[in-house]
Amino acid sequence: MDEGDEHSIKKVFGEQVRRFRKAKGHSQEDLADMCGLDRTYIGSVERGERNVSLVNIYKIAIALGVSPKELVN
Amino acid sequence: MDEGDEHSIKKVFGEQVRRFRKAKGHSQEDLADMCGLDRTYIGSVERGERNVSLVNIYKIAIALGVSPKELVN
DNA sequence: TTGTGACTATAAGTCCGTG
DNA sequence: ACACGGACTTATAGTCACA
Repeated sequence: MDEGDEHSIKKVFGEQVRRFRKAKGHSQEDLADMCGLDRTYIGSVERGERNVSLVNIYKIAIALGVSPKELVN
Repeated sequence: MDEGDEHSIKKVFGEQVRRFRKAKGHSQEDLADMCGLDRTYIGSVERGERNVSLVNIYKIAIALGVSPKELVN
């Protein structure tokens, strides 16, 4: 588990979030509001810049109407 | 998503880690070494005290030989 | 509507120890 | 082998103005 692995874990997670969000037809701001998180935070998650914590994984999953499993792969 | 929900998310995750760890016959210290994490940290994760981040979810899952999906439920 | 840099506050995570 | 604590360093959470 090196730096590159960590990068791709975050990237894949972000891509999943973006994919599900777009499938639902929401903007980042819509999703952020549903999660109770900041718009710019959601943006940075989708870009793979954040090492999102367990609780926020659930918040995002719930807002997207999916299981947390589907986000972590 | 209130305080109690967050508590139970962490608790359930910790229980899963403990369950898989014991199934493999490892001590907390064994697992910690395999993950590259601290012994006391693994203990507090299993007790449901930690809001574990995405990368550490993967580190723990890999060390346990399971999919991250199986830990987050 | 989203990307980005900068930022502060809080929690993650480490290392020492005890029972 | 594990729970738990104190003190500590580093990363993440969370927010903002601006492009």
